[in-house]
Amino acid sequence: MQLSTHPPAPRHSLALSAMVKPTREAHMPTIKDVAAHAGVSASTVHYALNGKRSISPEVRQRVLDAVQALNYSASAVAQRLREHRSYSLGLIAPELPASDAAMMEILTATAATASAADHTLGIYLNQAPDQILGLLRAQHVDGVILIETAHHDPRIEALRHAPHPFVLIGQTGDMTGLTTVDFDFEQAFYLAFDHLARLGHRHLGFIVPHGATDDDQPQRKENWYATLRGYRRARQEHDLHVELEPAVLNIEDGHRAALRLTARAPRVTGIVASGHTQVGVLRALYSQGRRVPDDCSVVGVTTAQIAEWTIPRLTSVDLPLREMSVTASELLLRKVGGEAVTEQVLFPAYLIDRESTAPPRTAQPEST
Amino acid sequence: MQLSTHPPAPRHSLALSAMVKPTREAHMPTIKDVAAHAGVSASTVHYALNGKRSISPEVRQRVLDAVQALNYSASAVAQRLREHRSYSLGLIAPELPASDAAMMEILTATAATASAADHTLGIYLNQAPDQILGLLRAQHVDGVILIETAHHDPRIEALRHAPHPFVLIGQTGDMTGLTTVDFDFEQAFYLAFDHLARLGHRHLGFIVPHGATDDDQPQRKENWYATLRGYRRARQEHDLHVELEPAVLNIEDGHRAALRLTARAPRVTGIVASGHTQVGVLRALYSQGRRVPDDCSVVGVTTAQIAEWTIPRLTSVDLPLREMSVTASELLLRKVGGEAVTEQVLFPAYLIDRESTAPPRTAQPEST
DNA sequence: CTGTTAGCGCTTTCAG
DNA sequence: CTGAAAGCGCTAACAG
Repeated sequence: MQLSTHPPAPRHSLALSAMVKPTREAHMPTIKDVAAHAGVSASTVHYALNGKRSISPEVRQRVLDAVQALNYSASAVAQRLREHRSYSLGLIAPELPASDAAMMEILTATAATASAADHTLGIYLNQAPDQILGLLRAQHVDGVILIETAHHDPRIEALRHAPHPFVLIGQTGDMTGLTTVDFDFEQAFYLAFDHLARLGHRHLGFIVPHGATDDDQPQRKENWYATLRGYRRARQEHDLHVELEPAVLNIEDGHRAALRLTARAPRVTGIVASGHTQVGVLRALYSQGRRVPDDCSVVGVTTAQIAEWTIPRLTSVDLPLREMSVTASELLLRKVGGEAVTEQVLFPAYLIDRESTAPPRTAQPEST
Repeated sequence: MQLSTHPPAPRHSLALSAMVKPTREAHMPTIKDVAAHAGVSASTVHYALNGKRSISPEVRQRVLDAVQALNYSASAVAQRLREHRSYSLGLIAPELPASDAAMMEILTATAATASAADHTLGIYLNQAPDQILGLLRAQHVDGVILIETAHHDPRIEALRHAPHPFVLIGQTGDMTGLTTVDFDFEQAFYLAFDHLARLGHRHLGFIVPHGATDDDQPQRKENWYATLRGYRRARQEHDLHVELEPAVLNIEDGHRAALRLTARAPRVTGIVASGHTQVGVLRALYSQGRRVPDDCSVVGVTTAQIAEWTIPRLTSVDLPLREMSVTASELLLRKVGGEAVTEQVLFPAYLIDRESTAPPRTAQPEST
């Protein structure tokens, strides 16, 4: 699976790889070792360390000294066995995340939230539904967060009737009984088109997720439905002419789609694009010598991070991925804690006006 | 810690959060349950499931059926207790990774490698040295990979004399006895300057990591030394005039640094930049109306992914982060497996000629 | 070919 | 205030 960016990488190895005998670990000190060292019983050590019953200050000090001396730390594994919990959460992600920046926001926010609640975050890429179930059943993790969910998602169907806690970032076809955190994509796309319409644009282009308009697409993302609803609502309300151009949501395909779009529909004065496609759109316009926003406006639906990177900075409906991830993690933590949570949280959309939109040219010359 | 991208996010919650009594988990089936169901002993179940001794086909089938019926999966926690291993690795990263794209490459490659060896990857952000030791001592993880290492790195010093396996992606001041995987930054920066020199450039700009030239900087990254060596070697060899401009390695600071540089040294016809700063450099040149590479060449030292994104695509020395991460994970897996590995791997640098470099307007190429 | 048993390190009754 | 002992679920050594 390891992709190569280079010729076969003849790594220069200053190899000292001493192939010594498999060292059997000098084993870690246990609670018994501490007890022996302090001249008390194991349970006394235990209670001294987490004060669930009173200990004479003198004994307590001896225990603490022994802990210090032996560098003792209670084995998390043994604790977990006893408590029937692994104190870890799983983040289930596709092997190739749609966007690095988005994935990183989700990841760091989730890891920080889990960590603050003394849980470990494990990441699992590209797991089949029964592998996910296996993770849960073997108590590798107490619960999972699923991202990039589809309308018909076999992972969700596998989990739906199992007794394990999980939460979705995203939505799916049948939401009954699920705990989900999502973003109001309908409003997001409505706002994107609405913004351009209010600036006076009438002929727009829309880089639409590939497969979104294809009813037979089984794998399609649930949010694509909302995407289309938002776009249609704005189109109708403002009487817009919109040219659709499908693209996989990455830079390269956004680039190609924008080239097709501008070739086919030269009257377009504004483009709406999401994911990472905006970067491709901007590149296409640049290569044609069209300035943004003077010759063409662009609106994105993407993370603030991406929007701030581009030249010019992108007017966009920013995805609040950190907040969504924190919320999802907190919900999951409550569920693994035994609480019966069934909450469906929807984060609202706001448009952030940056540098990539302007009113269309008043007179549209035929030639450039 | 949760950063806000939006106004206070009044999330619309279709709340059904039934605050029911903390449900005590209907406990998972154990090996005993399976044994009872199949009418055999626990050890028979165990051996039937991992064939370490022969079982009559008839009994074996009964066991398999029972497993099926009860949906049994051996508890990873109990196994781990017995084997004194957690079968998980930790990736220790700074809270704010220097680059999303780079971090994602490291992360996905590491997770995939760990996963292929039946290990879990836990990610730990922003851990203090003794927290890392705690992780290891409590057997949350069997070993760790450290990234973004510094010349004087307290994390490394803490681990150096502890008995726990770890590997570095990067280097540090005292490398004796450590297992490390790194990239030849000296050669990388040499090649970047060398490339521009051979194209005929004489006046160059260098967006240098902030703190790299400051001898008192305690936190400085080890690779900055190599960076400076490579740059100096090229400067001397080709008799270059180089203007240094320090920047934190992100887009915004790269942008500011490039503006300062071009204001101060208008004769510069080529710029070398690393991390994410190139994106800022390109933005600065764009805003000044200078075309790349016609008016100014730019060379990066960055991941292929970033280099392919920019407009124009960036000539760069690409960091082979996937391969480095796979190598680091494999070394760590060998170490946690008990092997006495002390290997220091250095990946070589190659320049990839994309679209952002050309000979300067005035001069002709150097003859070498 | 199969069953019994001890024990991993910790927590928590139950006794004193 | 402290100790002894049982048991979480699994594995492997030790009987048959």
